[in-house]
Amino acid sequence: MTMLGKVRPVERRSLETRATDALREAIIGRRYAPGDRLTETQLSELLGISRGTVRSALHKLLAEGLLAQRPYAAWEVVGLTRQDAWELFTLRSALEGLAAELVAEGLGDGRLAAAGIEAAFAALAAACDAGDGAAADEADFAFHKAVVAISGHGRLLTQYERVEAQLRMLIVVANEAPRATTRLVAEHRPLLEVLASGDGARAAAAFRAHARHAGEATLARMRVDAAARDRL
Amino acid sequence: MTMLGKVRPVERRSLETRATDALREAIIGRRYAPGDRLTETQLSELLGISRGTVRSALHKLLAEGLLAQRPYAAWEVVGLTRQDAWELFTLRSALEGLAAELVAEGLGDGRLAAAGIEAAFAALAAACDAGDGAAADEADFAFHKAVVAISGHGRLLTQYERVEAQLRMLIVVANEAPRATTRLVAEHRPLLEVLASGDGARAAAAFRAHARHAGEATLARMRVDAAARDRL
DNA sequence: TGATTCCCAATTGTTGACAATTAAGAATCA
DNA sequence: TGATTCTTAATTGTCAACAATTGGGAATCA
Repeated sequence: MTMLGKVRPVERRSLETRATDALREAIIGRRYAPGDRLTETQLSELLGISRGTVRSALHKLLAEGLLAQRPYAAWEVVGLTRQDAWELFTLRSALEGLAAELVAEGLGDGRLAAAGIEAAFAALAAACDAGDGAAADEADFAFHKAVVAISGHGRLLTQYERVEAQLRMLIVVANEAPRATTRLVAEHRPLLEVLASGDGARAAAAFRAHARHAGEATLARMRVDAAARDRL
Repeated sequence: MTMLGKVRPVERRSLETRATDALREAIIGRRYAPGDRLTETQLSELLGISRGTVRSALHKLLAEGLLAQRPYAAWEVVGLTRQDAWELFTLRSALEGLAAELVAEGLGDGRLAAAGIEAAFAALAAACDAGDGAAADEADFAFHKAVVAISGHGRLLTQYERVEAQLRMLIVVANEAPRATTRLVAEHRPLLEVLASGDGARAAAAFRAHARHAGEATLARMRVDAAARDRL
């Protein structure tokens, strides 16, 4: 008699880990807005765990750059300025450049790597064809992350995920308009090709340029939005 | 009557912050070796603070990549493999490339930036002239960090500091031989010049190449050391 | 009335006790 | 004897109480 499939593994992650994930998801999912204040007591009641455990989770999110701490006063969701946006886009550009270089040079299991990334690109194209802006944005994130993940560089992935989490907050702050989906595909297809070319330097340059371009577009939009607000 | 200078500000950092710094310094300073096990109770007695506060500090160092955690079993100082070394050097290359690009393009207060970096280079040259290998290594770290710090990119500096901390552990693991000090200066002078040239792309390429070169040298040394150990 | 001091509620910082888990050795059983 | 199951000491995970700090409003005073 085999037991395989009869039971599921129980949830082994610590309460702290689960609390961290729940809070991160809530912040990135905009259920808390930038500037919102989080109190340890309130969260401990909400999550049904002790204050100490909540506190530990908050510290983790502080390290991830999603929260700010004012000693003895408050935890609050970070509000991202244009300087922050600039930092995030330039940093993403550098990290993705490295990832692309590594993948192009075949350090990520060669053909297998290409297959995974091609799947991500296909998902992006499908979302664009369907005209689903939200799904396309999500597939956009997924495509870039897939490249980083397949690079086989653990620390790169960790740092990239940190940047990505903050970028997700930013994109909504900037109130991104649904982009022309055809352009989204057109901008990504060359990236796929340059990865397959095996030319690391060229791949790095292409990804850096792509990220910088996307960043400048969002920054411009933020400036327009800010100007509109000032005019109110 | 002025009170200026009569009293010093009291130490305002929390116990947790001070404990974190003390532990980080002890780990980077090799007072704990890679693989060493740290227990919360022992540290709380040593530091004279409660276990909860120690625990908080340990979590911070976990996020910084200096410690590893085995749930319910142990905290231990990370042991860096050659894969880790490769990750650290490639990551440093990407981060410094971005920093150099920003500095060269004058986003770091223009002339003032150059002044600060020139001072760091002068300190490096002085240490090399004096034939002080340890001081030269320290000045080497300081030079590169100065470039990052002056780039005006907060997140870049944070991530770079995380890489640097782990690199410091690695360098000692690799048991780095005192390099020819003249070569150290010769390798850095061009970096200084390319920063002053104002050509961001060229500066980025030069710093990336420099970091990659230094990384490959250390990796080669690690392979030699490992082979020597196997032969015992 | 204007500035200063005092007080208090809210919140985070710190602590020690208790619970859960691990790992290794002793005891048990085929 | 070999594998399996208990036992137990050590260690981390979680909790609730207490201390320290902050910010703002009330009370005080010139």
